[in-house]
Amino acid sequence: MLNYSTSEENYIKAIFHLQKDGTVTTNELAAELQTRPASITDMLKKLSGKKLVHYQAYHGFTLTAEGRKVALVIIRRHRLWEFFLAEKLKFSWEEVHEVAEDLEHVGSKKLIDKLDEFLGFPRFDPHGDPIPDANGKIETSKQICLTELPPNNSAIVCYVSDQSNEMLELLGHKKIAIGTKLEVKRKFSYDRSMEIKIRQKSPINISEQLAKNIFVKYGT
Amino acid sequence: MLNYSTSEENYIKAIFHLQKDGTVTTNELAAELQTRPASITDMLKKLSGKKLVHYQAYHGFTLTAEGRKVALVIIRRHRLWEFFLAEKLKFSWEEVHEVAEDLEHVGSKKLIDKLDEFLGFPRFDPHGDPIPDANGKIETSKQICLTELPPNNSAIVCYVSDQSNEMLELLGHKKIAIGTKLEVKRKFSYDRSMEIKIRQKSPINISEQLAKNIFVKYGT
DNA sequence: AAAATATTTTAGGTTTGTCTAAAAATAAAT
DNA sequence: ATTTATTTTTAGACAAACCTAAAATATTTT
Repeated sequence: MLNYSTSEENYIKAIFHLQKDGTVTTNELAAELQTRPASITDMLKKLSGKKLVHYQAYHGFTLTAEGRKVALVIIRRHRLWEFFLAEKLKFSWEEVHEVAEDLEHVGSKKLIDKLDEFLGFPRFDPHGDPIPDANGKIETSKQICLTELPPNNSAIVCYVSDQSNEMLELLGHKKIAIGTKLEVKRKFSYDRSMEIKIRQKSPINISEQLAKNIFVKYGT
Repeated sequence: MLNYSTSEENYIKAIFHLQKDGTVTTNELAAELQTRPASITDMLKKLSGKKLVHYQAYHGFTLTAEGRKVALVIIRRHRLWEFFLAEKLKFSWEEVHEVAEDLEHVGSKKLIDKLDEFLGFPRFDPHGDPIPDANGKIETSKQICLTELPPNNSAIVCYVSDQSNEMLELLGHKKIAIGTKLEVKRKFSYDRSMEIKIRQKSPINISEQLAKNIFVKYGT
């Protein structure tokens, strides 16, 4: 059960992280994995054959239920190792990620479950990201207003309180929708407007009035 | 520094373990690594090119000084993880080896040195094998008489007390020399003779008188 | 010392995961 | 609605690490 190559695991994990807003495109994934679009297509066909992704040529892809389960196992491994490195081996927060990238591909389930127990079943890794439990259950952090999100934190849009046509038109123009992942870059005290970044796009400005009506959840 | 593939690392480690008595042959290594002789030749050429092994076609191979250094790093990683698994995660002795086989290929030096520190700089793994320190120094266990070696334990011949021609003739016939790795299979209480196994060869019988004059060290 | 046997190497092929360059499909701009 | 630009896929190659089958070399037996 659950026997995938390091490459396959990295693809699955990357799709999981990117698919927060809708389907993932070939170029997006290529950028994320530092590889070429042609390689993405190759691997996607393979993962599609294994029923881990829904894939329709030219139209992007998303994980299947099975693919999501696999992704959560890998994320569990990654975050437990990060916790271990920071908590037990006294690595700094910035250092843990890189080493965990390697450790996460060691597949023994028993190893991970025993590590989890040894660490006292932690629920968040050193970056504050939730750690899935042995059944793949993951803590969903509660939603907060976008105005409360501190700079340099990223979150996912989960609710919009004002659903007037004018509001939706503005959101559409700014390409913000339920599921969009964004990051606050700066806040301007003068008018309480903020600059946010969506994906690889260049930063855009949001008025306080708009931000007040957008609700987000922490998450990757 | 020190960036070898998992395969290369496994070859280096296996050669290190086998070369305890003289040069290693293609077939021996193929048996050890559960692979085909042709694959051994392929990889040996590669390792030879990287100056990790001395290799002369048709005449076996041994590690270079550099190769030995690499081997000790890998063995250090392996045994520290074994110690961690047994001591901290409460794995049983029989279980640790398999998981450590995977963990040993995670290359971060900092990870291993911090793990070493976290574990309190242990000097032996759960099987009693010595753990090389950060400089590659490895504890050599003290020598004992072959008669004191318990059944199913393996050791390496390190000294022969009686060096008469008759003794050496007998040792030559039985293919026992300094550096030979052997394992005690059975001990017969009737005449205190013992059955020992050398490498993949079929077991041979040793009289008490002979065993009394052979000294060995625990080791792999 | 020649023949028989065992070991090792070479030659050529496969799979995995990557690449480049060209073709096909989609999206954007006129 | 064409043309232009972008994105995605196909086609064909390559390196790593393995394989089988055949040839070359060593070793053992007669």
